[in-house]
Amino acid sequence: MSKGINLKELSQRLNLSQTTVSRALNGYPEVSAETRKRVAEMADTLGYAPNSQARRLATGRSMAIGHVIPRSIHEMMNPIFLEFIAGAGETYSDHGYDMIISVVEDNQEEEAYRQIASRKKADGVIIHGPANNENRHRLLKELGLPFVVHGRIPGAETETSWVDLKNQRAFERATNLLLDLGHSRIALLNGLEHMDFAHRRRAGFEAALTERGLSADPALMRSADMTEPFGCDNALEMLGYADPPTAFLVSSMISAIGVTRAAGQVGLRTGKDISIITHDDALSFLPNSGEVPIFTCTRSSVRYAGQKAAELLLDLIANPANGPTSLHMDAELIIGQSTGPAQT
Amino acid sequence: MSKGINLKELSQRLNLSQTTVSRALNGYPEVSAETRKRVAEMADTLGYAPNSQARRLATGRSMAIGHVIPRSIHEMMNPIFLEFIAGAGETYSDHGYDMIISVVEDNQEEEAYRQIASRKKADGVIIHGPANNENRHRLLKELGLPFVVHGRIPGAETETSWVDLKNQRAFERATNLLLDLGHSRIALLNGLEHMDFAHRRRAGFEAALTERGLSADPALMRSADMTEPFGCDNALEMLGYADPPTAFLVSSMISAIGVTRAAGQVGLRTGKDISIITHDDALSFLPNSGEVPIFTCTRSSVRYAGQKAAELLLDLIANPANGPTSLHMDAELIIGQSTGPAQT
DNA sequence: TCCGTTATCCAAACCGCTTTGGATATTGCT
DNA sequence: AGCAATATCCAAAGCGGTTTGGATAACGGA
Repeated sequence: MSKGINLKELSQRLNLSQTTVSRALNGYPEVSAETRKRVAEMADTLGYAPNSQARRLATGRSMAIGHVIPRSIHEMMNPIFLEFIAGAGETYSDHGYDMIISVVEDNQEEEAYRQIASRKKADGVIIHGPANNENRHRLLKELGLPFVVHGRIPGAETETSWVDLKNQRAFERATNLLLDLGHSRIALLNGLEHMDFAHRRRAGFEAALTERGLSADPALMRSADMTEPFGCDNALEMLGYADPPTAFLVSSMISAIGVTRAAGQVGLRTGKDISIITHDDALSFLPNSGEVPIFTCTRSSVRYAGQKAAELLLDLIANPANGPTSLHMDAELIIGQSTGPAQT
Repeated sequence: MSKGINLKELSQRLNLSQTTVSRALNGYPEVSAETRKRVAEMADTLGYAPNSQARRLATGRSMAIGHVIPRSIHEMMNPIFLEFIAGAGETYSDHGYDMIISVVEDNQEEEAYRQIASRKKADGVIIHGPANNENRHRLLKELGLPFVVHGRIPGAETETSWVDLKNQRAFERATNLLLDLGHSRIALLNGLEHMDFAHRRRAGFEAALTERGLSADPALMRSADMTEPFGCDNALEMLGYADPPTAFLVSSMISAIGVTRAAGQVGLRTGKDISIITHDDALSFLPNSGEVPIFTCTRSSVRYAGQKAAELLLDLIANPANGPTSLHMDAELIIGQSTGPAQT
């Protein structure tokens, strides 16, 4: 059973005031080295640990970061979200912060933020999955709640702090690689395009095509939650065309796996008869590494993004005066087994 | 900007004592209906919300549930873990609880629990991924921290609360199905067997074989983190045997996908030349549904498990006197496209 | 030796809410 | 009418820390 010793008892045992004990433990200078040592030892042997609620109340800081995720979070986001969370969580615990996650009804997201602010549940929040018509940042600004965006809010790049990768550039490079390999019928299996990242990826895809005087064929572009069947079903359909694509650019490993399944079903060899480039978030349960990875990919660790976003946020909380900062990461373009020259 | 109105100010505006206002808002009977209404309205228009830290300090309950996850959480658990968390999170927010997640250094797990207890960070915790030599439940008992296990702790089934599925039975049934289809060379691609769930699944697999006078071939059993390459690589190797397996029993959809990839590479048709049964946690980004699912599987929603585990825990916290309870769920055995009679 | 510093430590206020122990006004009964 | 029971409401005491505003003692320089 936890004895539950508190500051008062501890100070009595030491014949000291609560003030002194508190200061000794928190490293304030107005306490002698000897006393500090005595306090530390007694605290240790008695197993004293400050009650976090009390401390939070007294200091006014909740020492927690909130993440609110809508109940029906879009499917594809799931594993990516977790990986991000894991990264952010590491940073938090390194800095003594708690991570609190609120899973809320879809229409309750705003209310959740309001509660976090009014009940002082967290000192800041992270915005996940910014969309095209985003307004969470306005709400948070109004609430005076510091925040960092994972991704970018179109039109608010300079007034918000964010961590994002260069989605457009990544997909532009990937498309160029496919074009260089001689592919001209390239399919795009993208995430939901009202999400900012997907929107940018498509822009990159189209830009590369336009650059070469080509234009994207609407029949070869699909957009949805990036599940495995999404990849398989659409690839099957497209491969049945009279003029089928010879390459696929896919926004997620999960869907890319679906594409390979489709290819297998119709007897096409991935990397030979058909090429695939996927974005790789470096999810730990879906490794795509080794000398020659399974998939040629644009890769960027979302876990790292989580760490960095958390760092930016904690920094923002510690120095509210600092203006917004952001981290704009490049994705690596890595050659794997899933690409090869177009068959003619 | 959040005005940050508090109880004191609210009560002054109403010409009432804090006591009365507090009681009115919290539904205590010693306040007239009229007053209660007046208070509610004023609170609403002024946007009053109680400071959660203060409330927690005063009530002594932190209204939060802790989940501590080691930094290097085994790969396969990742997506499953998130789905569980999502389920639990729904229950928490329905009951006004917060979910706090601590991502800690592997050797800091015990310390994390101690801190949760001593600093009163949470009213209870969930134990994830119980292993064979488990002792977290002892620590938590010693700390007086209520908990529920996701899975079972061998030897502590009656003294702890837990939510688990009948892993052994599920895999025994799956194996029997394969045997009924005429397969006799069956491979088992399992999770890490020091994890309780994997241990039980293997037991079920072996029991079914033994029942028919067969015995498991060690060359056909593998155990590791359930990644996609784990499935592919091992399947490739086994399919190269002189006496290759004709069926695979796999502990995770992710690895099962790897097996199909391997099959494709060596020109075998899944469901015809080779059969696969996988366990399906019903992950949202890996749907295996439809009239005829891709994979024949043993299915059990881990999200549901999360909801239920959370319910048990909140119940345990509310009624500490109640003894341990548990939920032992059956997995469904669902026929999909990945199984067929053994080719002779 | 005297006095302004400096080093240590403490009493008490405060953070914002809940809850105990009344006080006061009504109501119900005899 | 007289009195116990009931309905309402309040002052004040926590909850367990942090922090302000001194008080006291030891120190250092003229």
